Amino acid sequence: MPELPEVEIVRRDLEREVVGKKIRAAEVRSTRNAMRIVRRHARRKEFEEPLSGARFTEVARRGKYLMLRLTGGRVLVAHLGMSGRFLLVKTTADIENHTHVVLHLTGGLDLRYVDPRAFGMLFVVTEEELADVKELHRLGLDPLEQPLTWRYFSETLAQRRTKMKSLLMDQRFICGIGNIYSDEILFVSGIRHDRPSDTLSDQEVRRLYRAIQEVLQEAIRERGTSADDEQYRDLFGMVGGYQKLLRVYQREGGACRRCRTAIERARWGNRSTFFCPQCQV
DNA sequence: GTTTAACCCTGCACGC
DNA sequence: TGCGTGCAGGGTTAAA
Repeated sequence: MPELPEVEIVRRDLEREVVGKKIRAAEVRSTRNAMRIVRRHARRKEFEEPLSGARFTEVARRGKYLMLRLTGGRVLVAHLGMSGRFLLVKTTADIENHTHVVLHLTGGLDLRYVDPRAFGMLFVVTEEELADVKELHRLGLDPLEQPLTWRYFSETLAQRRTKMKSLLMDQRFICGIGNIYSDEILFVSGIRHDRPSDTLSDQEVRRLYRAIQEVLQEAIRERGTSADDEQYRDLFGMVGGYQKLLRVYQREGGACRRCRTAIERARWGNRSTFFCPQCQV
């Protein structure tokens, strides 16, 4: 599923490939879940009309949200959910299953939004309305865009006593980290998922702080993780390479890359967490 | 304040 | 082979 590194790769590719291009027509298709994807709009036209004729000017990201800026002061906001992806293909290419939205661009290209599980969301707002979008409003710092200050980071950890895994995945604290990268970051830091945040030593806080940057940057260099059944694909349909480097995620029973102990899996609710019982304390 | 569970959805693994 | 069932997961919200 796309987390910060995957969304950042899509952002960079979109920035390079679609900025300057014009949308000839926007189309919300009639798949079962198309209206669910554009659920903030009551009608198809509310989504389609402001996009038609506009030109992409910039592609920004905040956490797992993409903001595609357009001429005319419009912004197309996208969250890929679990299985959403943008696909840039020739207009003549076959429409793959679960393609809910198609932006027909000039130059014979389509920018398509495909999302089998339909947890993703697309909507269009004006630049002024963007400031009031509540989902964006409550996001915490983005570890790449607004590097975490040491003070904010360590104070928040000390003030709260929630389990570390929950805190790392709390988008109001830091945005962009999900299940895969929280497990990887905690392993690199040598911290267990269930440690209360206010029990970390200064040294552990420092390790965690560094690991967040390290892991996310490394994953971006490898073009993301394509680990699950609904594998992440980039704008051109290519898989990432970071799944080969995963240290703990989905490696239950495998040998820890550091100490050879078997990686364990724990659950809470219906989420899984993977960790090394030896290296993480 | 924190934790847990349910909801949305589809594809897949599994057992019969 | 084919069916039904359970599970996974991100974000949100309600309840504990």
